Amino acid sequence: MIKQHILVTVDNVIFTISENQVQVLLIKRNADPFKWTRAIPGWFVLESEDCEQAAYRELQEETNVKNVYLEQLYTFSDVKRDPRGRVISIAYMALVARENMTIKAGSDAAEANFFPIENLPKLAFDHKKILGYALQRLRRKIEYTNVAQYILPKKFTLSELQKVYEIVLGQDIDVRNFRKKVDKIWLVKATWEKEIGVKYRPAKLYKFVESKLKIVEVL
Amino acid sequence: MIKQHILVTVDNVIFTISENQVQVLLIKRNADPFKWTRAIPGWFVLESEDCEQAAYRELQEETNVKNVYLEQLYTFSDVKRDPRGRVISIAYMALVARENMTIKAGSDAAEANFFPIENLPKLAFDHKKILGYALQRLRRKIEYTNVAQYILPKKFTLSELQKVYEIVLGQDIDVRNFRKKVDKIWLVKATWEKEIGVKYRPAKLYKFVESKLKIVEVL
DNA sequence: CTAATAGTGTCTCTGAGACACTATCTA
DNA sequence: TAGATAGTGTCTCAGAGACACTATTAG
Repeated sequence: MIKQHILVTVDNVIFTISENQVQVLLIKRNADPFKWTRAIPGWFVLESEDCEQAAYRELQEETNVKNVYLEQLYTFSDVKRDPRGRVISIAYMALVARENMTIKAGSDAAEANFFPIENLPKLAFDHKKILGYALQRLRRKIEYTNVAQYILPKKFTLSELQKVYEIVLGQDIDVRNFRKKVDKIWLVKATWEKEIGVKYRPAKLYKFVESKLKIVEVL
Repeated sequence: MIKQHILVTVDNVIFTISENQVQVLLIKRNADPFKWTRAIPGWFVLESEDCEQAAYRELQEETNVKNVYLEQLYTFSDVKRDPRGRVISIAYMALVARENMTIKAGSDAAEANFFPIENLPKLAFDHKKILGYALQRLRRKIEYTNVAQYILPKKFTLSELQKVYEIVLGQDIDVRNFRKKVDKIWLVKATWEKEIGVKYRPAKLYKFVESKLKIVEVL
């Protein structure tokens, strides 16, 4: 065998939508390097777990989350990406409904908060690059799959579904064309319930019929 | 810092087309584990290089190749994927024109050969899984980008271009529809040359105008 | 002139996108 | 009844796919 000293981490780009914006979870680091700087949550992979397990474990450390979508993004391995030495990072992207999640600060963090992607603080390491990559993946993926369901609550209105697309893609979509597509392609079903507590005409609530990730032409 | 003993390798799935088949380069391992078993070429990442550099270096070790397309595929990290211990592998996919390449056996290999993907030998480690993943990526990518150019010689006939699609996708394509698409979307230009040495009507030779990878609707 | 591949145009159907009004609820 | 959002149908245009014959070359 060979002598090699490379450390392996995972980093989780955790997206959600709230306040009509795509938001990403960032921690404030409580240790050097980049002490007090914001960063994507991540940690070293244990020898007894694969990277995906590590990503889930890390996810549980920062959030209390159920029903999350997790996907491996890319492996970042620039020689100088970490001042402590040679560290590569396998980046994951997670999508969660805001309501399915509470935040706590993990062991490496002074605090953890969501930030709208339009207004990000300075980030540690190469995390800006990782985040850019994740956002690009999210935008592509939402166009040809039904991942959007992971960002929505179990029951949702079609307006909410549409809003997710408009927010992620950053452009308005015609209501009628959108609904035509949803009718044809998505596995959604109207429930008999309606929105409550709104001060206008309440919308029908829908639910997803299948929760599997499907490759579909959405827009 | 943390104590962690994980080794990091890169593995290259090198595709080409010859004899009307998609072929992949496999080595015969000359050392344990899996001695004499076929495997995707790969090696440990050096501490002084990032993974992409490692993949290129490895590529040069097995082949003499110019003008290759290389793309990171996925990182495989099953705890038990390597009997020697904890080893993760960042897999890359390479596409090369057969004419741009000669094969040599690298230091870890008794021999190196191309195998048609329809007829593969038993593979070491989790390389079957990696190969399956690569093939899937190739099929998707060829549909919405112009990567096909990397598999073709500098000058090629439209029939050859079409053949690449038919072989990779495993289905026939209508000649006229294919050419309409190529006209509209691709950056190809007819040269004034024609095929020589064929015993039938020689086809015009075309070349790619731009060599950048573009996202295009191809089929 | 035969064998073999190159090369070309039209029609149909489906899906994407533009577009505006009525319905229903709350307060 | 005013304010606010939900919800619905049609037309046009572009692109996808089905389809068959003529052109050119070597031998």
